[in-house]
Amino acid sequence: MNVVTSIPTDITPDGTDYDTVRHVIEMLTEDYRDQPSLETIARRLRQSPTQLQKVFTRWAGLSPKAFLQAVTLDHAKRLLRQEGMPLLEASIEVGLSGPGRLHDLFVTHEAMSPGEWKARGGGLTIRYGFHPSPFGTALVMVTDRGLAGLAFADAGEERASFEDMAGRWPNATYLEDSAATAHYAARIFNPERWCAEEPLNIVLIGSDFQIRVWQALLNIPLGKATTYSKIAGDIGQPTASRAVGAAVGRNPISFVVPCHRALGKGGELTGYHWGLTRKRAILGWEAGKG
DNA sequence: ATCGGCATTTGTT
DNA sequence: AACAAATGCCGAT
Repeated sequence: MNVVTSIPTDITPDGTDYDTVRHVIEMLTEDYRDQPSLETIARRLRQSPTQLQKVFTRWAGLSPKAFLQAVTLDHAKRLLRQEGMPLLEASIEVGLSGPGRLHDLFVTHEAMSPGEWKARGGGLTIRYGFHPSPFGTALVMVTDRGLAGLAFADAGEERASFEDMAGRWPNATYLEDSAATAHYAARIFNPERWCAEEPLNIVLIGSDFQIRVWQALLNIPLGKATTYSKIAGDIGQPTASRAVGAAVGRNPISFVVPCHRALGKGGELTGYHWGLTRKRAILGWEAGKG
């Protein structure tokens, strides 16, 4: 399997900014006890505070101060507090495909059970490509029906990321084709290109349970969050919160299916398949878009 | 730190 | 194919 190693860096300036942001988040959460000041952090990164300031505002649309505030537990709790409508309408049936106002990046989704996938999947081709994103390198996977996978990788981890994704659909044929995936990446990570007129087509491939959970995630608007237990309740299995967590963790189209907006009941960021730091980064970034 | 709960996966017969 | 065991972005004690 050929995994490209050269990733273009000139599509979006955010691509390189993320590296800085990631380090800041890591420092902040690792030494949260002694609350390192912005100056301390800047010094440790061998950058001037002004430079850091610039990177943040460019990356998040948020001052460092506002950004820092956005990745705290407090903020997470605030996201949870806003009571929303149920995440899943009772009328939505498993496997039903349809349009909808899902996410703020509008998407239409099509669900495919493993059975359908198998029937069709043996001969199906998945085209993939690596692209810079505000959250590190993104691995985009598409079928002729639409976006099927979105993963992340820190520098040097592209291969592992690819294996992780490819392992989910072992029977597919994989073709490196970043020309085919580039416009997906460009659109997904640019809020200015999110519009209802041309929703993004995505293909959800998973068990009934997983698809119900992922549909619930799609209904969480930008700037809000929910909990695993609430999702469990909304899909009619109030005691299955842990199973919900597992399903959320298997979400193949991260970011687009906003699994980062699922938090623990107390607002903790419990976990993220592509790393907790990234979950914080995405939530912080979104705080600047709301 | 532990344990109940539950979908899925992985390892055994 | 059936079953047991392990695992995971939970949640409560």
